[in-house]
Order: sequence, then structure tokens, then C-alpha cells
Amino acid sequence: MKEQRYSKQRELVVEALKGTNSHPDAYAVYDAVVKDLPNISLGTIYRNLKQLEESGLIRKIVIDNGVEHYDYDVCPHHHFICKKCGKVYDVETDGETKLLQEQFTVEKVEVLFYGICKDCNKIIQ
Amino acid sequence: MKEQRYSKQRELVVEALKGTNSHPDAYAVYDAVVKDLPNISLGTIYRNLKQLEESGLIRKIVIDNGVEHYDYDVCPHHHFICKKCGKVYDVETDGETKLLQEQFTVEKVEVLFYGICKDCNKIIQ
DNA sequence: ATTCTTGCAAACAGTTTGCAACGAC
DNA sequence: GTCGTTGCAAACTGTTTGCAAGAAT
Repeated sequence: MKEQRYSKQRELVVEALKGTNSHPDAYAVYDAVVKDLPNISLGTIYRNLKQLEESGLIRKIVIDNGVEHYDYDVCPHHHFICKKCGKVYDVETDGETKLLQEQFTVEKVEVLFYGICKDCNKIIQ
Repeated sequence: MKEQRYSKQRELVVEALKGTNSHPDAYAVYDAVVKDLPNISLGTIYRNLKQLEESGLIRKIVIDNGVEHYDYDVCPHHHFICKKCGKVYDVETDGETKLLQEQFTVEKVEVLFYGICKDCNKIIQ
């Protein structure tokens, strides 16, 4: 990957994520950052979120409606999405079933594994 | 929900999903159906997929890139997505860890619970 | 000096929608 | 006859990209 230089914009994007557990989408990050940097553009937010995710500094969560949300917490944990208000909650990985049923009414679970499949593992490249 | 009438178009959408385990997206369904019904439009595919999912007859899977894929199998099971080729595989719910590691190289797991949160459960409506 | 990053605007992809005609019941 | 469904095209939303100017190293 190419060299990564400092920018105030990227710093503020990270700060915006660090300062919340609301799992904002790109526009919500923009809303937060634009207060300190009125000229920042949405494109810059998208570019930085993408770059930060690719370097593993933040985590991307794509929900049901296709919208990307972001999480500063990259430690393994699950998410709960409310079908009514759309809020994204963190769910501990351990003892999740017990905990979940106390706090939420679970209607649907979506488990996605990402990686390399057998077919692709065969191909040396 | 409103009354649901028969249409050849919807029948063929269901048939297209029934006949594959490749978890097609809307365009792939269109590609399959258009062979039998050359005048069908993409909008009709989208409308039917949405309607079928809402009535619980098919299952929607939104992957990493925000694209919606569809599955005729609505029984609880997980999915594995190859980061290289993008194929979506079914993964059994039982003994998944063992099975997974034999067949795939798992890099990332995304677990999403959908339902109603505590805040929203309070509101009577 | 090099090259990464930005703001802007245009482009893009996937999905949804308004409308008049058509079809199921 | 009613009203759900269709094909078409335009609209929409979230995201990406080309470009010239600006900033970091």
C-alpha cells in the first residue's frame, strides 16, 4: 500500500468515530466533522473511511439496506440492529444469547463469513 | 398486506431462485428470467424480489458491497462469501466451525442480529 | 520536488417510483 | 369493474472518481 500522509481531515474522521458508539454512516461522520472543518467535502469523508478500513484501523458494517456504517472498535464483537429505529448496538461475543434476549427482541440473525473459498485457494497468484 | 395476484413474472422469479443455489442478485435473476420472458423489465424483478422477501417466501442477503442477493432457502443457515470470486456459499448452522475450516479460509465474520431494541419495545403503537 | 490529499462536481451502480396500459379475479 | 401488476423511463441514494489546486514529507 502507498505511503500515508497526515491530514487534519483524516484525523477528524478518526476522532469522530472514536468519540461515539453510535456506528455512524458516512454522512453522520461528515455532519460531525464539518463542525470543525466547514469546507470538508463528503468525498473526503468517503475516501478516508475507505482507507482507514482497508488499513484495519476501523471496521465497516454494511446493514440490511446496503448502507455502510463504521465502528472504531475493531475487536471482535457482534451487532444488533433495531428494525424500528435503525440504531446499531454492540453485542458482546461471549454469552451473547443470554445477554441478547434480556435486551432485545431478536427476529433475524445474519451471519456472514468472509474469506477465500476452496476454488480460489487452488489458484496460485 | 394487500391481496396478491398471480403473475407469470413473479412465478418465473421464484422458479429462477428455486433452480439454483448461487444466491443471485437482482440482475442475475433478471438474466435468468428474461430468457423465458424477453419483455420483462428490471423494475419488475426488483418489485417481485422485494414482495417475496417481505412475505417471507425468499431470503435477502446483503453483502459487504451493499448488493442484495437472494436465497430460496429460508431455513436458518449461514453464508460464506469469497473475497476473491465473490461467490456466496451456504454454511450449515451446526458444527459450523469444523466444517468451515475444512472448506474455507475464514478471514472475517460478520454477525448481525435484527429485531426490536429496548427503547422501541417501550413505545406502544 | 514528489506524490498524497483535498474540494468540487460529475459519474456511477443498484434500487425505487410515477404513470398509463394491461391482466387477474 | 376493481385494483394488483407490468414495462418503461426517470428519479433517487449512497458511493466513487477525474481533475486541478493545495499540503505533507
